[in-house]
Amino acid sequence: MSQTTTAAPAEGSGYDPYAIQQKWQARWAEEDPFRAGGDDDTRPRKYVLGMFPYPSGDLHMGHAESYAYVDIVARFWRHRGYNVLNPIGWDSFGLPAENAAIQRGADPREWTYANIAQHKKSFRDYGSSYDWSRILHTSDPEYYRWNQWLFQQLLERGLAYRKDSPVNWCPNDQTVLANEQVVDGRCERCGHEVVKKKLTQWYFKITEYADRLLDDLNQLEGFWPSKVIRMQRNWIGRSVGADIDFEIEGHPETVTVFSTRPDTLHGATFFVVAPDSDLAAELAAGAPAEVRLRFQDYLDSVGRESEIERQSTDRPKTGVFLERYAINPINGERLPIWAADYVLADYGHGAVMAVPAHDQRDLDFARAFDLPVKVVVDTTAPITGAIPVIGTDDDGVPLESAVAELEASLADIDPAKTGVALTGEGRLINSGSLDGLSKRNAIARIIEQLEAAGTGRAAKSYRLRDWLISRQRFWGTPIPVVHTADGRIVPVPDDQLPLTLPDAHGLDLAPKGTSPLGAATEWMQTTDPETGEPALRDPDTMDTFVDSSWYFLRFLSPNDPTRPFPKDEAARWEPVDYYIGGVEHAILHLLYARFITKALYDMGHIDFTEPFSNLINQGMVLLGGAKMSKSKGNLVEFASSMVDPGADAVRTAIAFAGPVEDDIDWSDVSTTGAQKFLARAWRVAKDVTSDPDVVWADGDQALRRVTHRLLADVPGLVEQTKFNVVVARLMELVNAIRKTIDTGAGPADPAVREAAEVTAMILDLFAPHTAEEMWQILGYDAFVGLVPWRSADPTLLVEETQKAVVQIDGKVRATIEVPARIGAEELEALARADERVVRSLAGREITRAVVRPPKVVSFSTH
RNA sequence: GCCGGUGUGGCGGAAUGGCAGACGCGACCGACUCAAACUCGGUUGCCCGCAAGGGCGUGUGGGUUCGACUCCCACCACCGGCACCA
Repeated sequence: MSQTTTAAPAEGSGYDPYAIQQKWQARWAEEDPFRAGGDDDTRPRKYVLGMFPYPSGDLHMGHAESYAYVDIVARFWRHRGYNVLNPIGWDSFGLPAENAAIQRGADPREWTYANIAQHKKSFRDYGSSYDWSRILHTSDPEYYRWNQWLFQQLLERGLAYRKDSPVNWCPNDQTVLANEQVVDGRCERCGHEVVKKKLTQWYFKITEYADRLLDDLNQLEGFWPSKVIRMQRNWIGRSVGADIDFEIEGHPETVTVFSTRPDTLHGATFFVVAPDSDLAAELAAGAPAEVRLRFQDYLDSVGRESEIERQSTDRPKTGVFLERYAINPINGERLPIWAADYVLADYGHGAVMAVPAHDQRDLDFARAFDLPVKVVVDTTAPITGAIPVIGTDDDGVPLESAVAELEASLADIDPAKTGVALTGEGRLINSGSLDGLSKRNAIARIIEQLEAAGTGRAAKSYRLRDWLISRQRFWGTPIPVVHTADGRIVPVPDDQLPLTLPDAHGLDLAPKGTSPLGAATEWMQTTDPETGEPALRDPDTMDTFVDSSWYFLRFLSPNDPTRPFPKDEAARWEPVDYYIGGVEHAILHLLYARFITKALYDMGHIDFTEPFSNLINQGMVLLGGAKMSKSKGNLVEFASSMVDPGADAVRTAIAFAGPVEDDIDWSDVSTTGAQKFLARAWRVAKDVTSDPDVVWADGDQALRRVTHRLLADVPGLVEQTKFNVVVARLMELVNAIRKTIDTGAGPADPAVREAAEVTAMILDLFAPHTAEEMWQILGYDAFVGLVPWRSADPTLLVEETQKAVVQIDGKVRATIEVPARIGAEELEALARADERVVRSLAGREITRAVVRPPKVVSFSTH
């Protein structure tokens, strides 16, 4: 087929993986046996999906690992009698194609589709059992036309909107980044430091789904890796507390702040606004000229800081006093208002009430600027015992005396002196009617009080931000709206979709801060669909995570030009039963796909709310302990890895290397060991001398037991993704067959044939070419990949005798062969009589015997 | 700082509370060979012992149990997520 599939035959063994691969790949290509069944197929269904690849350069060993697992799962369910959908596609929009195009002066299309062609060949060479009739590429207009449909669906429901706000900006890629694409203050893509920039951009309102995205994670418990669930919970970051309204002197509207500790409201001593918020600008505008200048200076210096500088811990607190005052709604106290960058414009309401005694950040600021600290929670007070009920003192001590008693110790931990805020549990003090209450009760009480006064209410806040989807780049889905001369934004009518990208030739794709599409004059010029007046297109393109947020639906009808996906088919196939890919997508992609699924559900397009029933995350493939990367020069390419050992050996070696979720070091992976095993398995099939019509039951019982034990155990092991154990067990079976042929019942024994056939069937999960070859050698027609699972004979799973262990004082002193159905008394008698037991006891008396037939007898002598 | 995970031979790793180290890699010994490769057979946790056998052993220290890699507590080391998120 090609040079890259050349596999060196293990010399002398006669096993020639290269010839076998060529032969079976040709037959698969010709007969397409892994196409998913249609409506007439009555088998139950399983949708098995690997996260689709991004076509940057060649595939590497991370892909080899991921798609080996995908194929194991897909092949397994076919053997189990399911109609399996296992499609493949390409996430083919995005920056690397554009950057490669800039470097080479080529069209991103050419680079992208050339890489895809290479990927397809690699997957064919790998023997992956895809339904090749359902290929999709997100950069095809036939695909992104439905991205545009999705955008308009969201726009119609107010879930897509434009806003002017500080965004993450990568100065290197010259484009904005979603919050999720900023890692440690750096661009996820290129590693350049990210800065904040104020821009008008398109957003998807994922925050409207924050509660459901968080709460529905409970349904996934046990089906998704707990690590991913935890990461998503962290990312959404729900905080519960209260919104509190503050009057501002000389300011018409009240300003709301969010706090998780409304119980400490009496301890607020100042008020802080984010310097880059609109509120800060408004307040500064109403301040004396000198304050305005200081504020402007401060704002400029904040703007110059990179995200890395801003996020560094132990950074001294900075800020400016705005000479304005907020009024504490609970006690009327005047709180000086400061602008400080430790308060973030885009979290909560961009303003906080500062309670330095009970918040470390507020305390650090108060100490830096010499602001008062007022303790309102006595963290030395006992809060043990029953949870105190509001308004009572549960240990019966009069409150005043209790407080007086503790004053001495409280003085020792005065935050103003120690610099350590009192954030723990305690009893309220200096807080009027809240005094004596526990933190929890005080929170409940103050929310009641604020609600009664109309100055506050219970509230939640999230770390999650809305999803910024505009990108100032060429190689993405054009945003299907028109900007009219009078400033309206009109969606491109459905019958004018797809709005396709213009030809890249003649366009300057180099990053310059604005979208290259803006310079495509002809393309930009359009008319207002409503009035016919001249208008402009939107020059930005969509984040490629939009493309991947729903592609699992498009696989149901990738070639249908009339709709994004058929609802009835979605009901039959979705949600995806097994979704397999790297943990690097634990937040971004999976969160976005979950969000879009819920949005589509709300719109009535689908009838499920979670896209992926089971998630399997494989670990990374390392080399010499380091992450593989092109820049480090330690990248093992997928295609070249198959050259010597052959595809089957690579797949088997990966499956055997260790647990799916653990990292694999490629230097620990033995493809030659795997190849030796495959050659052994193949030779065993060659050695079988009986005909297919032999009666298995007449065969060697010991070998049959091994075979049927394996048939019984493998399904559970595969469902627990213990693929390495399945390979090990299969090796044991091959070893047992070898032994039976060479030194036991011989090659004509029916059990040898039976075991060889089972080996071929199970080996299909890992080494499909070799398995097909074995199946043919054993006298059957193709394809072993479609053979129904042989069920285990239960009578062969029950052993007649068993080894029982005899422990004396916790140490194993003897093992005795006993009937499997032995009774306790009989077993104990046998154990007591055993000469090794007698010798070990050396006359000591047995004081206690625990007997667990048929496995264990445990004697104690003291 | 908050949340979580992991720790088993020279290496990758097995093990519903019941013989720790399955299976493999590597290493060593042997058969085949003029020789090697391939293949096949054997040995391989550490220590003492010619052997029979014995002692020790799953990061450390405690605990529960007839019995703990497995359950509980504390600690150590490494890894991951979040982090000026009010």
